[in-house]
Amino acid sequence: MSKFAPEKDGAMFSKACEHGIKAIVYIATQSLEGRRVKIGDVVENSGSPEAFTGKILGALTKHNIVNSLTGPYGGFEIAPKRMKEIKVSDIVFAIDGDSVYKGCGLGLSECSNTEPCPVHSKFVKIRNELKKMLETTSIYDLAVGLKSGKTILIR
Amino acid sequence: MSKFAPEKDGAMFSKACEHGIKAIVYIATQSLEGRRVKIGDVVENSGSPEAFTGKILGALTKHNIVNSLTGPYGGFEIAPKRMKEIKVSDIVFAIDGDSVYKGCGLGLSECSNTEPCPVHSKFVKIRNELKKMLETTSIYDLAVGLKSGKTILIR
DNA sequence: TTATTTTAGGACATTTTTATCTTAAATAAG
DNA sequence: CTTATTTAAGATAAAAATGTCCTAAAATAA
Ligand code: FES
Ligand code: FES
Repeated sequence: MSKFAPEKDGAMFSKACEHGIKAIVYIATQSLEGRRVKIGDVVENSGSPEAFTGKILGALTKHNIVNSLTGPYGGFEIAPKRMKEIKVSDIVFAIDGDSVYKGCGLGLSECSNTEPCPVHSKFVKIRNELKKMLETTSIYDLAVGLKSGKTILIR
Repeated sequence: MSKFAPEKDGAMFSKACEHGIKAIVYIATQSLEGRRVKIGDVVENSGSPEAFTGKILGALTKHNIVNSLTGPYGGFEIAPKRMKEIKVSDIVFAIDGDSVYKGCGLGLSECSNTEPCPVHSKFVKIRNELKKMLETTSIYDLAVGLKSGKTILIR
């Protein structure tokens, strides 16, 4: 029927963001065991496309979320000491920017308390809870769940 | 810097959904005063593109969310009696489908409690609150706010 | 009936996002 | 220094979402 609802849209994050989070979480599990990983290893375990993931990891490297080394024995790693400091919000911000936290639910040029759109009051509550959730969830938290087998990255 | 974060993405709903909600809310305010409105009037007051909005209203008409009549004195209207029954979730479902409620936060093929992705437990809480919010907010609620001047559709 | 108005809907165009390909740069080992 | 390996990054391609255009169909009134 309707050309809309192509069973694809409506995702909370962009694909780039999804690939980025999965890659970082996998790299973190390996760094916890002292293993530096190559991009091929990353995408094999995250199910994301290799070249695209490379681009995303490049951005995350610039944002100092992950560390990279070129050449033989190179790859990606995250210092275990930093894992509890790095939050999911840092990844989302580096890739999708702050629109997740600041954007208007109906797409108005800006979200305002004094001149709100019809969904503002209820929308802001959800958005703030999402923000708090992302800011209080660390890479370490997610990596531990994956390493223990409680969670998965591919289905 | 990063080619990502083009200051655009990260929106909770698709543009089609945003246009649809704004159009419906405006039509509702007019129907409350017994006025049937033409598409030109709708987009003048919602700030959305006309042809695209026409497509979206076509889908919403099929889903029985709004009523349309062709010909002179035609246009769109919503029976005031139904406004409290029609929820924002109905509009979102008609346009974006159920991925908002069912989709995995990291894009896995399906969201599962028994085999969850790393963000599942925290993500599901937010998603359920969003769902509840959309299911408990009626078109009538939004229309009243707009009619009284407490909220706006264009900025 | 005929002319006019307005939505319906298919075809087409544009923009954005996602993804790939190719070459350059960096690093380490021999 | 040379070679092999790996990330960096620009150019390009494909796919999806957004948006426009044009004709058909429906309804109304004269
Ligand atoms: S103004 Fe629309 S969500 Fe705040
Ligand atoms: S499995 Fe990913 S959100 Fe439920």
